[in-house]
Amino acid sequence: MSISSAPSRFSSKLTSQCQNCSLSALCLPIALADEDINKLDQIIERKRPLKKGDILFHQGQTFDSVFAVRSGTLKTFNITASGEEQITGFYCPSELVGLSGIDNNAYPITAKALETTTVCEIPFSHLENLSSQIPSLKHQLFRVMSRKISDDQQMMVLLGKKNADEKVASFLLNLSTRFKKRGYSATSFRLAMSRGEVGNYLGLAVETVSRVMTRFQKNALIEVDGKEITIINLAQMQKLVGIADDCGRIADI
Amino acid sequence: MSISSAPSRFSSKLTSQCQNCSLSALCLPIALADEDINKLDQIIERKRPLKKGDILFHQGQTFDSVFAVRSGTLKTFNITASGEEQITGFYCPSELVGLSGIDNNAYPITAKALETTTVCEIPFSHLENLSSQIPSLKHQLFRVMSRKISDDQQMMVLLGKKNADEKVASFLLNLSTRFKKRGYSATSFRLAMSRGEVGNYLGLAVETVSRVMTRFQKNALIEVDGKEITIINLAQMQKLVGIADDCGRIADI
DNA sequence: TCAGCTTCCTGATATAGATCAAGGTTTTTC
DNA sequence: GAAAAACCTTGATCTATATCAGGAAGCTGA
Repeated sequence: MSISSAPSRFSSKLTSQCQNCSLSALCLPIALADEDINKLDQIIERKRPLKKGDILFHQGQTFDSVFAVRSGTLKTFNITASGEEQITGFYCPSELVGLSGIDNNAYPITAKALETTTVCEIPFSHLENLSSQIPSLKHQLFRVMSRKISDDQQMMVLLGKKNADEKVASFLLNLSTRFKKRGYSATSFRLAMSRGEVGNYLGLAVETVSRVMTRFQKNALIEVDGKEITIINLAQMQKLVGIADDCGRIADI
Repeated sequence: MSISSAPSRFSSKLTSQCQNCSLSALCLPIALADEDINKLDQIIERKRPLKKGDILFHQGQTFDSVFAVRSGTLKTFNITASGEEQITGFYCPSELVGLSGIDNNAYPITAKALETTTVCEIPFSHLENLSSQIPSLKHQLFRVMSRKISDDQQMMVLLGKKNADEKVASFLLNLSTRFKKRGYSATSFRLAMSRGEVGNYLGLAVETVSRVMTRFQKNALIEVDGKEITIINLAQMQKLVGIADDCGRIADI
């Protein structure tokens, strides 16, 4: 099978199916019967890759689809009154982006590729119809949205209560967990985003992010080589973030 | 009709219906046909009032219902590793609380009454089933969850990028908007939460909240009398928050 | 009605992290 | 493959807001 060439950037269909997708166990198809995956498959459009810096959708643009990341990484952000960019999330493969657009029929944020990225486009009206026929799909959709709400609330705790060290440690561990879930190494990975983007997301200045990482390296918590990060002392990092240790108690550093 | 007395705090059914509820235009029933409102009505349980300080559900408790606030105010919070409370939201009449519990079948936060508060309990499994039969109910549910995601993202922008003045002004204007939507005054209202709770929510110290409010009063932006707040100079407050003025441009103070 | 909490306000001081500055490194572009 | 641009790091300084402290005002319950 070959990739068909297409006139417009976003109009080509790449030949691929949910059934064969290595992400299906993490993405929407989870818990769907084969025949139901087929139905889902039929409403999904595979897109040509986005290049670094390409925009998937713009803040204010009419909402009609949610997107599942297949490879690469996206960031979402909105532009504040003073014209600055505020990053609200990073999206890894199997994660769904665009759900916040349902309410007003317009995306309240912009989504931009941090590197070469491919996505599946899922027209929401079709997904909604399909979800009436397939209760487990509907449930999965509710779960995904619910999880997004929980995650965002954790992010509020981070922004409101944590200091710079805790923020950076939380960020790295969060990425670690997401990579691990996808079968990649939990301790060694490459950041798709710049220090500036990390800082923006965490409510810190670039310099602070840089300093904290350098200090973590000096203290042998992590090893940093440009964008390559290796977590050396996972237990200590978890302690820093306040994750309960294996005794069930809460670490107090 | 009379209110039946009941043995346990949460088991009584108060006689009331979505049809007669003044909040139905803001709550889930919006856009439902009369017969559908009836069906929704049948799965909803009205509860006896919560007293100030009563807990509606606990962090970690098994999830089975979402709740619509009918009167009063709730706060939701979670307890951080270091034992502090981090408030993640305040809930006014017609607002739905508990949606973040769907994902893991457990509430990730605690919900507590800030004053005497009544809620409608909506068992989620029933709601989910009903939503398959009533597409507009399903759509409304998606919308409510989507809006929650957008709102939380705005909150992240607030926590990550705004200074103390902007945070307090945003908070007051946000409340103002919510009161207005419910038919109350947009410029004069009573805070159900303490300064400490406001600070906790906004990522500020109590003292800072107090100082900012005092300064706003000195500058004739608002009038403060304990928990009673009157917004005097709405335009200036909006400018402070960075809301686009009527010319469509962005205010730059 | 008063004693004892809790909340609120205000001033003084401390500090985490921002900002400014500048040099080095990596990535992109042509 | 060289030049330009973007990004990263490190040090010095500044500042917004936290923290500490104490007193006033409101509630609460006997």
